[in-house]
Amino acid sequence: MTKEQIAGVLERIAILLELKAENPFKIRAYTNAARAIETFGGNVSNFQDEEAVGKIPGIGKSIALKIKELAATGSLKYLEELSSEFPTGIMELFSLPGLGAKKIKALYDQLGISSIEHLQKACEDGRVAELPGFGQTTQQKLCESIAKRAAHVGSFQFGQVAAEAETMRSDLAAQNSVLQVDIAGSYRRRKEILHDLDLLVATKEPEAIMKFFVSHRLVESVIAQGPTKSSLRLRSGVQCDLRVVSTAEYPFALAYFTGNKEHNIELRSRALQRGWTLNEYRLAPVPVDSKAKKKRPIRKIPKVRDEAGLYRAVDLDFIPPELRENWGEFEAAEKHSLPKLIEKENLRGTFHCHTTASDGHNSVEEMAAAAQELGLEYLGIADHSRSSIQAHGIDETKLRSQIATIRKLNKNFRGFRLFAGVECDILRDGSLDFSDKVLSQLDYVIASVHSVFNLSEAEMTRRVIHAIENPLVTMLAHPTGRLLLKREPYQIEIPAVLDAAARTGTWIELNAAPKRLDLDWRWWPRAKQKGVKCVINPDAHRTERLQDLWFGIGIARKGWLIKDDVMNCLPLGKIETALRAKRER
DNA sequence: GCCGTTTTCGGCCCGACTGTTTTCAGTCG
Repeated sequence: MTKEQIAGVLERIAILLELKAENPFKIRAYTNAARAIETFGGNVSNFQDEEAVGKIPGIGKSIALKIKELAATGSLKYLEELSSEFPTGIMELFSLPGLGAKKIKALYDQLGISSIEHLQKACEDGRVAELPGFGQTTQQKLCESIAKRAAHVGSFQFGQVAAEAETMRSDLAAQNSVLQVDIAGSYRRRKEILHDLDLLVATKEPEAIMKFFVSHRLVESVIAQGPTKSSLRLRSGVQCDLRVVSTAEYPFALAYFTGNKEHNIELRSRALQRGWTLNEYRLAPVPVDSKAKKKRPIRKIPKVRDEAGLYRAVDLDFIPPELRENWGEFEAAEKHSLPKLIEKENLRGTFHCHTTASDGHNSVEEMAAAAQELGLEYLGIADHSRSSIQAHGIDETKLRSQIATIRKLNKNFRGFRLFAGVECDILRDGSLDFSDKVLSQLDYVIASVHSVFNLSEAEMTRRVIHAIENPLVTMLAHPTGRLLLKREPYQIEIPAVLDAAARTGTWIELNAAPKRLDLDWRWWPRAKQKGVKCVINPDAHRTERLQDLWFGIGIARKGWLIKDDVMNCLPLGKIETALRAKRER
């Protein structure tokens, strides 16, 4: 049983306990435990080892026992008992905005509603509005959100909403009364999937700003509007919230709305340890009439002018937003060992892009010009190999002619160079789509899987490792093949692939296309630890998409990477040496 | 149910907005 499955079970228990109106702290204990299991980075080889599991922070005796039962038998009696108290369909009701456990329980207890279909019928009959705590408006809103459910699934790739987000930010920034503005939330943390946008503004004229916000041209509908907080739906379907605060409150609000939730909880408890209470507006002394009977030692509250000041107040180095996942950043910030994260300006070139020779939209010359315009010193051209029929993969003859073109173009560049490469398919058995004789004429080779995704984990792992054991393979592209929100990653054992990459010196791609962002940021700390090098590639099929590199930088930062971890931060001279060295290993 | 440099009992992050209320519960982030 995988840790994801175990976490899933714990989350399900939390939801069921919520439906039973159990002690909220007990519910949170299960939610916390689910997260603890999911993000635990250490070694738990055996979830039946009750003692080891119990040592994970957030997991105590009782939950450790349940995990043991799960790992041993594949099922859990406690969950089965809980589940039997409610019909299975009831879970989908949680996906409707405005419905939480209490209301769902009321609908179930009093009207027997246990699915969205039931609920729709009851709304249409007017039975929902008659329940205590419900009313005409609620019933109407439920009807609407059921109707809109399909259109607004509520999850977006970062790249799908980035343009709208930046437009909202710059249009707000252009307002005279706006003193500061940021896009906070998971956008600022550079998560690969977003559920909403959280804008934050400091101003002395909140009404005017709110008015401007809700009437912006990108607004589809207004969900809620108040003096300091409003929510709306943008044209793309993403929900966008704006909070308005004063300049003095801004650093607290910025930290608060950047999150994530677990990071905030930790930050607040650090404040509590110092005798302060932290909210989105300020640090304040814990009130004397607080329920806490025993006195905490109270330190003088320092002045906080920016986020760094807030972190300083609780004895931490400034934690970059991308790292705020409560994923080890507090320990590092305390020990002054946070990494100096990679920045966009550190990139000197990139390798994975396509041209009209296969399925790209621009010529080699156009791609080279666009790369130079971005300030890059080198660009690798890697069109698809012959087996990628769907991508008009090129054959040996076409490849040779492209190599000749690139060599010729290179004679005319100053301070810039093209590298001749190929994105070579890894065939079902792990062999490559071109012979070593052909591959050896190139400057570098990208290997990737584009077909037969449905192998078992063991077969897929063996297939990919076999490919990267070829010394001519420089790097492995999009290692899991996932398409965010569209296609699941294929089954592959990433730790084994990372071990093979470390052994063979193969670089692992961080594919910067917003639909991929593969390898996922959660793996990079482990890759780095094993000594595996990263290469950030846009997988660009047209000139404009070279700028997707920016999305890749966000993910690299989330993965704790610094410039020395990323091969294409090397300047031209050094990258040439590195490419040659890889083949000679 | 978890946790402890304040503790093995008694805490557990905190506030805005909405709708249904007439002072507040529920939801959300």
